[in-house]
Amino acid sequence: MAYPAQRSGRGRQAEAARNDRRVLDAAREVFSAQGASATVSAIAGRAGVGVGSLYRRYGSKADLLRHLCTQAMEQSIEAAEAALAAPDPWAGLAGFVRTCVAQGTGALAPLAGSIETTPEMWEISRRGRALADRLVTRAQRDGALRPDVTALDIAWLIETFGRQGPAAPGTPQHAVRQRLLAITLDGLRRSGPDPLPGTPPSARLYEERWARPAPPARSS
Amino acid sequence: MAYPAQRSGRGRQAEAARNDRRVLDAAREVFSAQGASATVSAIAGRAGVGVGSLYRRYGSKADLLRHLCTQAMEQSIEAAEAALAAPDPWAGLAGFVRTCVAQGTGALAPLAGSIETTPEMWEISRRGRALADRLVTRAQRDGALRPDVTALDIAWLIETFGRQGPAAPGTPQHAVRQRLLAITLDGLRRSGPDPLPGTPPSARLYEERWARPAPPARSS
DNA sequence: TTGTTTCCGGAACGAAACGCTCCGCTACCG
DNA sequence: CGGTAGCGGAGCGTTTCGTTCCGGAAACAA
Repeated sequence: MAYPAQRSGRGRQAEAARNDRRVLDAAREVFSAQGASATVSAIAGRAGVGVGSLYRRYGSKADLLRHLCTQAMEQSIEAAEAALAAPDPWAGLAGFVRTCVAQGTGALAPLAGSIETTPEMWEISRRGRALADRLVTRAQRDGALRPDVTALDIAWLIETFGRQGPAAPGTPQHAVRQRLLAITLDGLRRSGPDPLPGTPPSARLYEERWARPAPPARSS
Repeated sequence: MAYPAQRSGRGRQAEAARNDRRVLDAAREVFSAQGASATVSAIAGRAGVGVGSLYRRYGSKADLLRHLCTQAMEQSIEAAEAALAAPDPWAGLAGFVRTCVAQGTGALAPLAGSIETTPEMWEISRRGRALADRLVTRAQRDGALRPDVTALDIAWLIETFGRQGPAAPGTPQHAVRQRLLAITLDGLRRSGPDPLPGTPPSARLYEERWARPAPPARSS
């Protein structure tokens, strides 16, 4: 079925651009809901597009995944920059976390384990973590964030909550997730009766997930 | 045909019983890490067992999944009963949550969407939720748990944290998860500066995940 | 209108992976 | 020392997947 009303842009090029966006959105939804093993036709179907149109823009499924991961990391960097620009350190940090979770950033991170990661992707990831570091220290200096958490704790938290895939604002799933997130954010504000158990996660441990969980691939 | 009555000892029957346990453990690890699409041979490999031995005990992959889901729910019921027996309501509830997360209960719940659920499974699930209800009200009456959360909030939380699969105690992953969980549990103890947003999740919404996400198939 | 170009949707294809069966073999039992 | 319960894993038939390719619809030019 074609699109009933072509409101913005005329001609085929406009439609192509629109389809491009649709594909990226659909891929994000489907991949983060079903994991990297989601099928190409499922994505095309969700986008309301034929598989041919998908392959005209991305040479392969892995290529699409790479675009997606990169885009997700860039979005989270934008969110971090916006958070740093906010006057109130706590509001900035909390907004950052909420945005990342809503976008499904965390659901996409594990997908990186199933594709060849380019050095460029590592660089973007590193930049993102540096920004998160600044966000965290700023909030702690302000006394709004409990002092025994680290930026990696926060990153892990975002991944934990985002793992259920993105949920569009307005859906019941989104509401529930924001509710649970609110509980956790309350837990972040000041120390509880006991200090946090264990030691903060190491950067090594965090990065390992990208290199490891590939084994469902071929042996070759 | 009943289970081998003799669980420990020497001889083939003992080995059979041991293998049975290994298979169940391996299946839990692999399914909750890779989802319902994990392959049978991956499970057998993880258990250190041939696929033949696996099929001698479970007629099919779906059969194994059903056993696994049922067992997980029963374990979480046991945990809830132990929690109710604890003298301190808060310690009981917190222990219950920690146990469920560590066991990976939450990672198994979504798998139920990919198999035919028997009425018996619904019944067990209902019993579990009733127990969780009592746990929550007891802790709230004691003033240890913020009054604006419901048992379904807690159930959803367990699923959110457990979704990364079970992590054996002692592993770094387990430590990190318990750390993040500690933050959230602090957030549960008393109300934050703002009340929780939205409305509590409805039982309907919670149960829907069991009926819906099965069709990675086409159409409709 | 008619002819040309552009790009879409999805049927079709070869390859790969899967669930499951089957069988030769080992290790225990009497 | 023959009998046998139970094992691991190769192999079978089927399904599914990523990718290609083409008939035709929509947009443009004349």
